[in-house]
Amino acid sequence: MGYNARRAALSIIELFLERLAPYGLKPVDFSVMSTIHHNPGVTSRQLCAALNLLPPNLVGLIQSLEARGLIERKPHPHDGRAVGLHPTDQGIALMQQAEQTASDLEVEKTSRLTAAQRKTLLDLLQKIYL
Amino acid sequence: MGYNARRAALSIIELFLERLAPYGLKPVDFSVMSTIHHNPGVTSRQLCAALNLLPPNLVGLIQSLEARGLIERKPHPHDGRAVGLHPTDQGIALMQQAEQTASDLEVEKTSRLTAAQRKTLLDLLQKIYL
DNA sequence: TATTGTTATACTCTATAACTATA
DNA sequence: TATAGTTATAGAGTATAACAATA
Repeated sequence: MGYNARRAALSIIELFLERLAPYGLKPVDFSVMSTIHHNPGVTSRQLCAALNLLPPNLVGLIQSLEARGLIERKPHPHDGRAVGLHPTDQGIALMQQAEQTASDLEVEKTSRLTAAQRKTLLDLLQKIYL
Repeated sequence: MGYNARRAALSIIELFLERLAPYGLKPVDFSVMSTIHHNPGVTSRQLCAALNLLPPNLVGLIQSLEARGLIERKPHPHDGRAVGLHPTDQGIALMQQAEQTASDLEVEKTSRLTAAQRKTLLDLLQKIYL
C-alpha cells in the first residue's frame, strides 16, 4: 500500500513539476502558497503542522516567496513572536491560475478514473493519514 | 491527489521504517528483496525498470544485500553482461518474516478501511501509475 | 519554562556523466 | 552501435541541535 501510494504520488508529481514550472512553483511551494492563499494570516508554525514540514526547511521557502512578491509578512495581532503570512494581489492572481493548472493535470493524470472514483480515492487516502 | 497520495505513503512508510528496522530493511531494500524473492534470477536492469530506480542507485543496495548474505549474484545464462540475482536460503527466510510484518502493519495503518476498501484503494492507485 | 522563527549543518535520497565489458 | 553494470559526483530533500526574541 505504501509502495503503491508512493508510486502514484511520484507519477502525479512528475507531471506537476512540468506543468507548474512556468509558475516557478514546485509541489512544496504550491502547497505552501495554496495554504496561505486560502488562510491569509497563517503562521509558519501552522503551515508546518498542516503540511508536515519542519520549521528550518520552511524558512528558505518563505523568504523566496516573499522576495518574489507573492506573499507579505505582517506582525501577528496577538503574538509578538509570530508572523502572519498573507498573499499579495500578485500571489492571489498567480495561485488562481496555478490551482486551475494543477486541477487540470490531476484530472488528466487520473483519466482512467471516473469522477466518483477520484472522490473515493481522495477519501480513502485521507483516512490513512488524517 | 498527488499531495494526498504522498501524505498517505509517508504515513505508512513512517511505521514501515519502525517495524522493519529489526530486519535491517528500509522500504527500497524491502521492495528490491521482495522482487528478487519472487523473481529469482532477475537482473539489475529489470529491477530498475520494475521499481523505477536508477542503476547507479541500485549498485550499493545490491552490494549491501549480497554482503549480508541475503542474495547471490550468478552469471546470466544467456547474456554475459548481465548478472542474475537470487535469494539465499537466509534471504528467503528473512523475507517470509518481513513480508508478514509488512502485511500486518499495512492492515494496521489502514484500520479505518474495510478489506474491500483496501482492495479498491490499491486498484485505483495502480490505475494512476501503471 | 515554553514557543516562534531562525541559523548552521549533517544526512539521505535522487540524478547525471562517463567508464568497462559484452552483445 | 547499443546495453548491463559500475564509479564518481552533484543536487535536492529531510533531519537535528542550538540560538534569540517573545509568551
